[in-house]
Amino acid sequence: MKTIKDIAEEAKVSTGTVDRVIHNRPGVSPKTKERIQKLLDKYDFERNILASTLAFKKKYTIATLIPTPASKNQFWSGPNKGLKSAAKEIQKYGVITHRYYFDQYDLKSYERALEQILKLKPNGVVFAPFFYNTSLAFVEKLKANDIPFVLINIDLETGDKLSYIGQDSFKSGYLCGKMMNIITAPKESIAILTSKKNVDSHLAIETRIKGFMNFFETNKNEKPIHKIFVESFAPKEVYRALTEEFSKPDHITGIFVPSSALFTVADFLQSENLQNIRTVGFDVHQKNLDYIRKGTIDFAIDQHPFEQGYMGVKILFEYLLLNKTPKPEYRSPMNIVTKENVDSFNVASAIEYSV
Amino acid sequence: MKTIKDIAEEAKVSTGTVDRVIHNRPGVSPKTKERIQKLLDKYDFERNILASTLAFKKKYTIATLIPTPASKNQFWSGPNKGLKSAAKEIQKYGVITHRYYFDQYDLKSYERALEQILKLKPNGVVFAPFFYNTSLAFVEKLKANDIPFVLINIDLETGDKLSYIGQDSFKSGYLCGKMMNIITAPKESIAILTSKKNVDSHLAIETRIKGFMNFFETNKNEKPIHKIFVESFAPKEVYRALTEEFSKPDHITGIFVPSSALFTVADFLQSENLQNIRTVGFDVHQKNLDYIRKGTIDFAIDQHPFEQGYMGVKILFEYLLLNKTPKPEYRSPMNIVTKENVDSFNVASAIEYSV
DNA sequence: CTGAAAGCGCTTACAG
DNA sequence: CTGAAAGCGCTTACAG
Repeated sequence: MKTIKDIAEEAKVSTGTVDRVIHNRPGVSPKTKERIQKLLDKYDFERNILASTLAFKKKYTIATLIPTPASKNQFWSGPNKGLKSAAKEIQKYGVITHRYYFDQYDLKSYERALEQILKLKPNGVVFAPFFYNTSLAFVEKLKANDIPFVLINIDLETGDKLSYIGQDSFKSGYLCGKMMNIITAPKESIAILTSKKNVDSHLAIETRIKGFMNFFETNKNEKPIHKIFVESFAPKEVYRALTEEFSKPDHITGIFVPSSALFTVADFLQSENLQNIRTVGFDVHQKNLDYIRKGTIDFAIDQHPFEQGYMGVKILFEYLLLNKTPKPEYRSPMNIVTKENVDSFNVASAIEYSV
Repeated sequence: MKTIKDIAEEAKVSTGTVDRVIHNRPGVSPKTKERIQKLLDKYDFERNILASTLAFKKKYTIATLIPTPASKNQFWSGPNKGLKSAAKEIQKYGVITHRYYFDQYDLKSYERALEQILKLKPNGVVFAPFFYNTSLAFVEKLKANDIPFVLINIDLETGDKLSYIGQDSFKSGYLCGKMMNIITAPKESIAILTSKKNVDSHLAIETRIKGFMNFFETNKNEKPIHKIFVESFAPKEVYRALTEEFSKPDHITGIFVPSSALFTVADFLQSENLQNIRTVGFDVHQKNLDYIRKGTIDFAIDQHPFEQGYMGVKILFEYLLLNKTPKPEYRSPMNIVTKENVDSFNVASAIEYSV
């Protein structure tokens, strides 16, 4: 493997000049440049990233923004761990990561965080774009400042993002449809449980529902599908809605929750001792986890939350420091999690990405 | 983040002495050593791997051994990709990887490969231990030469392995039992299809069957379970055995294949146009993949083949260069793959581990 | 037992 | 436009 020094000697120039050519920096005469470039090509020169990073002292700053991982919605603790893990890993390359958080039901808190990020003037941003219009405006500002950004969990149809990492919401809803279908008896009715609040701030929810419906539409459905609305997933609301439903003689036998709030349904089923109601939904955070282990939750689709955070930062890092242009999107795998395999997934995050 | 220089200054010694303490090299007085160690602990010192690797010129050699990824059994192309990917990644740290292969049905070819590895005298070995007794003898030789090793896919109950990466065969068989159970009608009979040859060389197969049976035993089974034996998974053999089975009036309605040969059953079902037979098995290689997409294969449990190869090399690398002692085992997640999520997994290996 | 110095391969002011 | 030199943080002979 040739080094810069080898090339410099052969071209009869200094290593500094070779370095200028490699990085396409100005200040080299066309003639010299060409001579060096030829040698570079000839030997298929690859610079030593270790040495390069070590010598390159410019510090990079990355800002990240996701909802606060509260107990309310523990999904975000996954991406948060991923963000932290990646941050720790790239710290030794001189990259400093600033993490910002917001309340996903509070537009104001989102706006405040965005403002802080702009004030920081980071070299790149990784964020989950809630609140559509505000997010689009933010993207415009990032563009104006030439700040690259990676979206995680929720996509925006803007061509300017560096990459998007997340699930295909429609397909994951469709998959839930399939799983619900095979665990419920023919002709029994099932329900989709949603909260107004949730659908408003989180675009994916609606798309998941469409996917779910679509499964039954395209697979000669014989199961009536109801929609049950709650104001929010507060226990009271859920209890009221489900108590009403289950007081009917021909009540539903399966419930689909297109969010991580699945456990609120499981709470109800357990306290009412309803054994034969099937449940399908999203995410494997602690509260859902317990119910998956018990079997109260039949199937949960995992979104690979850790990876979303981890990959987001990693992709930006590689773009900034290693000039690697990522793919425009990375679709997270749709893991089907159930009682019998749930514990095998704990290991996944234990295999922590390192070096 | 403190550097060696910082520590050296504070301890009033040279950087060389600090380096000696960090690496526990001889030639430091107990008193000095203690003083330096305290500072190291105090600041939670982590040495800069980049600088360390750059300065450290010793080259490492790693040998890997897996079955040849033939079209016959495409499972191994997954780990093979993982091995290659990891090898490429650690090459820049001066680690050279030698890959060896063998025919998994030919003990002699296995022995030949082992011999070559011993002759290479690598600093570490990553391998899939087929042929139990031969493998144990090999492990003894590695121990005698102080060569650490990582097992992938198949475990050996030896306390001397650095780590094992693979699935819990019993649990994955159990999971197959569950999936088979929910997609077949009550009281219908199902079958386990196995080949003598396979069970002999691959310990996991038998354990998967036990897990599968165990599901039905512990969940008030009403489904008779037959065993169908074939000499090998050659198309002829499979056709003969299944033709016989399906000529019966009350034939089975589900088939479990405890290996990646699931597609041979799908071949049969497709050519005989048998629509309502459910199939469950292992691995998502190309041939199974096609049938999963069509729905002929209902569920396949994925073993994370890429990760097995990748992690195996990575773990050994980190042990050798970074002094990281891995966990004694890393259990691969048990992904449930079906028509509706199969394509989301292609992405997983696209998110190639880098830097 | 300990330190001073050279070197790993690359980058970056600085001087000319 | 170009080169000489210092430096990134760590490791390693070498000298004492």
